[in-house]
Amino acid sequence: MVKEFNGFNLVAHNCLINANVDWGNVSEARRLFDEMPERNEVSWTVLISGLLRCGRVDEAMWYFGRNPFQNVFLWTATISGLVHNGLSYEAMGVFVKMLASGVAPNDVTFTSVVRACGDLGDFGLGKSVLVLIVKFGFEDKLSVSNSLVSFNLKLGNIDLARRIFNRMEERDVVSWTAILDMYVDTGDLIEARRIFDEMPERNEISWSVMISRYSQGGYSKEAVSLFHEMIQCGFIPNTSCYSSVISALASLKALQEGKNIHGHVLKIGMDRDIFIFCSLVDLYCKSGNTKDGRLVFDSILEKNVVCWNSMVTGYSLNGQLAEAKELFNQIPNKNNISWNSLITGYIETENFDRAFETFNEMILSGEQSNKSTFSSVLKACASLVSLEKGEYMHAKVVKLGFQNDVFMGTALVDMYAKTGHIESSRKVFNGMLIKNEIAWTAMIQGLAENGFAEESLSLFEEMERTSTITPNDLILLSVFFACSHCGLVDKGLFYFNSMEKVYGIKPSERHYTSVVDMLSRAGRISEAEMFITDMPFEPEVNAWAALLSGCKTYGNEKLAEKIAKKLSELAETKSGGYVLLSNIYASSGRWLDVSNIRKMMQEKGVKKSRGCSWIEVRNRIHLFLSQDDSHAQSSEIGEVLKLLNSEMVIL
DNA sequence: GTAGGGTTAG
Repeated sequence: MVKEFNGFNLVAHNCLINANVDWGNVSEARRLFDEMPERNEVSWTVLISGLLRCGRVDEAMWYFGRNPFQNVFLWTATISGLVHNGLSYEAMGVFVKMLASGVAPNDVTFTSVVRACGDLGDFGLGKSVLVLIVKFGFEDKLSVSNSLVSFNLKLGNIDLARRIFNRMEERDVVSWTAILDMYVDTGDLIEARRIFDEMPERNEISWSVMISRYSQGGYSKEAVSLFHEMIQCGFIPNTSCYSSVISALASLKALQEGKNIHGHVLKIGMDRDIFIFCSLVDLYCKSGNTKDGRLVFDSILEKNVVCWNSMVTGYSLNGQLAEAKELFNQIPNKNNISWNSLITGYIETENFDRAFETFNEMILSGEQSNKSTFSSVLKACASLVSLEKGEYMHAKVVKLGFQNDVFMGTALVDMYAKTGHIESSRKVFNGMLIKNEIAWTAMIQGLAENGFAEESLSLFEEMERTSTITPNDLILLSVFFACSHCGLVDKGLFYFNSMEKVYGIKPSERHYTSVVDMLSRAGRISEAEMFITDMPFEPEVNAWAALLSGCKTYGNEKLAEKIAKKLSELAETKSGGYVLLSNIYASSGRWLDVSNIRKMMQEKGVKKSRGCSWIEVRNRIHLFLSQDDSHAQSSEIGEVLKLLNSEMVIL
C-alpha cells in the first residue's frame, strides 16, 4: 500500500532524492527533502548518506542531529559515510553513541567500524571491537571476517591475518584479493602471482591489484602484459587498471600505446577521472613531450595537487626549469612532493645553488622535508663535493630519525665517498641495517674511486659470500677499475669472462674500455691491442686513449703513432675526440699540433666544455671557469697567485 | 547502509 499525500508519493520522493544525489545534484536533493510535508526513516537515510557520499559532511551531520528516527540503517550509513570521508575518529564517536542509544549494530556496521579502526591504526581499539563482534555473533560473517583480515594486514599483523583467512569457512573474491594484496605488500610478487593464478574467482579489482602492484614495483612490462591478458579474458578494466597501465607505459616511454589508451579512455567516457589524467600527464612528459602533457594538464577541470606535481615533474625531467618553477609557484596547496620535484629538477640540470636555495625556502615555508628530499639534496652535496653541506644534512637526517633508511644510508655513503671521506663512508655503510644492491654499489664504487682498490675488491667478495645480491654492471665496472689499479689483471679478466656466463650481464662499451685500461696499465700492450680490435662494437674514444697512454708508458712508439692517427680520424665524428686528441698532444709537448686542433675546433664550431673547479669557503661555493675571471675577487686572487709563484723554489 | 584497487618526488 503506497502512502499518498498532496498528490505526492513518499516512496517515489525518496527515490527522487537518491537519484539527484547520484547525478551530483545535491542541492536539488536537499530542496526536495526540505519541502517534503512528511518524511520516513528512509528519507533521512537517503539524504544523509547522499550528502556524505558527496563529501558534504557538515550538512549531513546537521541533518543527523535532527533525525527523529532510531534504526540501524541510519546509524550504519552515517558511520560508513564518515569513514569514507576520512573521519574515522568521528565515526567511532557515532558508533559509541549508537551503542548507548540501544540500537544493536549489525554485520554491515561492524565492517565499517573495523575499517575505521584500521584507518586509525589502533590495534587495541580493533581488539575491543572484536569482543563486540563476538558478543553480537558476527564473527563468522564473511564480510566481517574480510574486514578483519584487511584490518590486520593494514596494521602489519600478517600472521594473524593469515590465520583468520585460513580459518574462514567461506571465502569470496574480496577475501582472496585481500590475501593477494598481502603477498604484494611483502614484496613477494612471485607468490602474489601464484595466488592470483590460483584464485577460484577473479573480478576487475583482483586484476587491478595485481596490475597496479606490478606497475608500482617497477615491473612495467608485466603490468602491461597482464592488462592485455585481462582484456583477452573478457574483463572490463576499471579506472584503476587504466591509470596503472598508463603509468607503466609512461615508465616504458611507450608513447604510441599510451596514446591508443588515451583515445580509448576518451571514447568510453572515462574523461573525468583524475587518476587517469595524472598518469597521462606523466606519460607524455616521460616520453619527452611536455607540450602534450601540458595540454592534458590544462584540460583537467578539477586539478588536485598530484596532477600539479606530475606537470612540475614533467618539466623538471625535461630540463625546462623555468616552466617548472613558474608552474610550481601557481600550485594552490603545495605538498612536500611538489618541493621535491622542483629540487630534483634543479639537481638534474646541475643547478645546485638553486637546489639548495629551494631547499631552504622549503624549510622556511614550514613544509616537512622527507627522506626523498634528503636523498636528493645529499646527491647535490656529493656532486658539489661539499662536505660541509653534506655533514649538515647528515645531522638533519639523524635528527629526523631517518638514519636507518636504506635510501638515506646509500646517499650518505655516496656523499662521503664523493667528498673523499671514505672512513665516514665506511662507518655509515657498516651501520646500515639493510643493505640493498644500490648500497653495495655505492660502497664498492666509492672505495675503488678513492684508490682503495684492495678494500673494494674484498668488499665485493664479501658481498658475494654473505648476501644474495648478484653484481650489477656498475659494481663490475668498479671491480675492473680496482683490479686495474692494483695490477690484478688476471683477476679482472676472470670477472670479465664471468660477466655474461655467471652474472648474465652483457658487457657494455665502458666495460670493454675498462679492460683495455687494465691491460695497458699492466704493460700487456699486444693483448690490449688484440682485445680492442676484437670488440663486438666500435670502441669508445677512451679505449683508444687508454691504449695510447699504455704505449707511451711502455715505449711502444710505433703503435702510439698508429693510434694517434686513428684518434684524429675519430675526432672528425666523435665530439669528445678533438679534446682528447689535443690533450694527448699537449701531454707529449706537441704544442703546434695542439694549437692546430684548437683552431680546427673553433672553425667547426665544436664546443669544448670548459675546465672548471671550485672550493668551499664558509659554506659558500666559489666557482672558477677556465678563461673566465667573473669571480668577484678574481683580481685579488690573481695577485696572491703571482706572489705565491714568485715565492716558489724550483728544486 | 559493507569489506578489496588507483595518480606525483628519491
